[in-house]
Amino acid sequence: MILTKTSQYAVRVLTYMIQSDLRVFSAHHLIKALSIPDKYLRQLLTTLSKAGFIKSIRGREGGYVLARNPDKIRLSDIIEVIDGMERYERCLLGFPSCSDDNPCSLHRKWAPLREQMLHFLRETTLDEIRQNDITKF
Amino acid sequence: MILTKTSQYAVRVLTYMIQSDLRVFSAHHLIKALSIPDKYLRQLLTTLSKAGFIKSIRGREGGYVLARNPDKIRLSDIIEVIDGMERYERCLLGFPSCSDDNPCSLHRKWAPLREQMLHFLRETTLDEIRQNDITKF
DNA sequence: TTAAATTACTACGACGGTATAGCATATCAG
DNA sequence: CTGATATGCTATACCGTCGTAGTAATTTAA
Repeated sequence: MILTKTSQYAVRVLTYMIQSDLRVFSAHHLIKALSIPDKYLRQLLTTLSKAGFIKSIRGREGGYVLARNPDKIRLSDIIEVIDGMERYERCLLGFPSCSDDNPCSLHRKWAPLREQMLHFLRETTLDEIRQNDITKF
Repeated sequence: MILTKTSQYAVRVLTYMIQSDLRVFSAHHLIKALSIPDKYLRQLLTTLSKAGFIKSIRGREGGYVLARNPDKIRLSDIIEVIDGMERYERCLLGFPSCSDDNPCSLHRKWAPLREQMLHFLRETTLDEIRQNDITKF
């Protein structure tokens, strides 16, 4: 798969939160709503909190709140924190030195596609995703 | 990364063989020429042999020979044998049911890109790669 | 015939991604 | 103040990918 499961989970959680009218989401609520494994999502939520995407509110009545201005969050921002973007930027055959000037045998055909893919990841924001009005999480 | 290392190795081995004037390649030769870990490449060569991409010749003076008509070998044929193509065909967010009629929130923007990527993997043949005249393996 | 050169098979270990479990910590309703 | 409801931290296990190691089987040059 292109994204790791963890990145998929992260994107799903944040898109779910941004399109909902609620403000505070408990881990329990998100686990039920998104059918993501309990303990695993809890860890992920802590990661997203530390990364500044959401803010945690501890104690009774606590939960998670979107932190940043969500239209500013890009897919690549999320992926960078979870898996790192580097894997999507590399040469398809794994050469560290592959470039226009020193291409591998697939570079000429692959590089433009890769650029499109990176553009997609870097320019797609959560706000834009919300505007699709999709309720599949 | 987009391709697994094993798939990268497989593509590199086959492109190397197809562009060379030699006919028989020993594992030892390929390991030196491509700087791929010894035992790991030997396993891979056996896999490629069983899959019919190459033919093994055992015993002294033995090695591997390209089996099929190489212009017929597509990137997706190689990947299918090593990792399976399924991971490249799936929904970006991992939904099993994602489609034009029942899209996830990224489908509209992602699906066309995925199609281009799949077209690239399915239509690029080793013969076409050879014509690039690149000697980076 | 024999030794060298070669591929084939199988087991093992390291590592990262995924998932589970238990206990610690924090906060507030009552 | 206390119990209930939350999140935070850490250890463990599983699985697939990647890599290593040793031994067996095969063929041919000499």
